[in-house]
Parts: sequence; C-alpha cells; structure tokens
Amino acid sequence: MGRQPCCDKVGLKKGPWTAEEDKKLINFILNNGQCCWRAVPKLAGLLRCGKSCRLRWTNYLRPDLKRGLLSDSEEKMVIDLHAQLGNRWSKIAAQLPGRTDNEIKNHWNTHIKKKLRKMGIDPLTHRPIASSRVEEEEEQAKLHEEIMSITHETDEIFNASSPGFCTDEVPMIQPHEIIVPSASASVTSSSSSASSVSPSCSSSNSSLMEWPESMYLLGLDDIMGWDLSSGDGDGDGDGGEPKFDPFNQYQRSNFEQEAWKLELF
DNA sequence: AATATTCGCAACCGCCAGAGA
DNA sequence: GTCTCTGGCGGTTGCGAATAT
Repeated sequence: MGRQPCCDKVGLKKGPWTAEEDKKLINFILNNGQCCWRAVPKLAGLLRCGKSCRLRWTNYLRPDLKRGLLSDSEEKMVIDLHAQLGNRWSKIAAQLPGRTDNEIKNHWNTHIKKKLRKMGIDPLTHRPIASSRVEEEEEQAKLHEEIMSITHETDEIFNASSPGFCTDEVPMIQPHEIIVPSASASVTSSSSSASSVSPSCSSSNSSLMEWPESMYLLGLDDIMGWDLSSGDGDGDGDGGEPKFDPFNQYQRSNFEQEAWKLELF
C-alpha cells in the first residue's frame, strides 16, 4: 500500500520562489480562492507541487501577514504560550494574528531560545537553569536511594532464603521464560499541561481574498510594521528595533515584495 | 583579501488526522 | 471497517548573508 506522493515530483521545480511564480499564485488564489491545493499548480500554470504552493501562500504571500520581527509583546506572548503548549507552533500562531507557525518556530529557534538561555532560563522547561539542575540532581539522588534500598532489601531476602548461595547453582533461563514488563505499565507520559489554553482560531483567514484596503493608504513603516523613527540601530532590540536598513537583505526583500504587491492593484 | 564559520530564514520532508468513497 | 486523498503540523535542511579568522 503506502501513501502516494502529494504530486508527481518528476519535472517539478524546487527551491526559492521567483516573483513570477508568486504573481501567478497570488492571481490564481485571488481569482479562484483557496480550493484544492493539489489542483492549484496545474490551474495556475506553476511547476510546483500543491503542498509547496500552500506553504508559499500561507507563510509568505497571504495578504494579512505581518512583516518584520516580532514585537516585544508578541515575543512575550510566544514565550508564555510555549510554556503552556510546548512546540505546538500552529496553536501558538493562532493566538498571534498575522504571524505564521513557521515564522514563530524560526524566531523561537534563532532568537528566543538564546535569549532565554542568556537569562538563565531553560527554553524547554521555562524554569531557571540552575534550579532545574538542582532538581535534576535531587531526582537522581532520590532514584539512587530507591535503587539502593531495593538492592538492600533483595540482598536481605536473598541472604535469608538461600544462605551459602553459589552462582554455579543458578539454572539457565530459557528465552520463553523471560518476562518483559509492558511499556505502558512502566512509562508514564509527561505531556505539558495544555488544558488551560483554548486557542480560539477565530480569525480563519481562508476566506480573506482581498488585500486590506488600508494597505494602499499606509506608509512603509505601517505596511511593514517597522518603526522608522526610533531605534538605536545596533540590532540588540533595546532601542525600538527593527529599524529599516536598506542594506539588510531580509528587510530589503520584504520591502521590494510589499512594493510589488502594491503595484498589483 | 581570501577563506572558514556561524547565523537566520525559506522551503522541504515525512508523518498524522480527518474526510469521503 | 478499509482505503485513499488532502490539508496540516513539526522537525530538518539548504543556502545566502554576515561575521570571524
């Protein structure tokens, strides 16, 4: 049996999307809406697989996406939500309008993780690194104690029941006599407590097929979410970054793309 | 100036769940 | 109930840019 690939991969293009491809995809979706992604590339005249088209749209081309780095409040929200939900990026993204799971995941892995470690917080447990180490050591010590007490008990039982024991007397154990404890009985899952959060997912963007009218009226800083007037420009986030830097490839490509989008209409 | 290394982001891959036949 | 297909998710990779040597 086995699953069929989402598309016939022979002759399909991979790698970065060109402006031409983006244009085709946007035009198609704006005219036809998001329907069957499998059919999109064929109908839109793209040599891509449907999955790739969907990802490109949801992560990059959607008109309601925010651009630029996450703000401090957004970052804080991500950290809080991660503490409750773990690596459920889509659930986290659902709480941050205009942000994608991929964007948040990348930001987490490249920025927030480091930041938390720098602050002495374990990004996995969200606990202070020092104290979690102490707890870990305590746990290990406890475990050791338990093992030692069990060993002691068995030794006592053993010594009491079979004095003068000799290893030569141990009967050989046959394979069928070995009893393996079931995994379910011995392993307890320690999933994070996610019950307290109920992602609303209220703003399903699937129906959003028009560029926001405000886009025509806003300036660059508004469109891109950049604060062009403030920031100390050192990139450390302490002075109102991100600041627009025409030589920053990432910002520049965003700008070019936004400008291009505007020219579409 | 040249080369090596690190960083950050976009895109891909494999798996899973749900829907429908 | 089984099988197939699609959309979605999270982890990983590739590659260009930035930085260090």
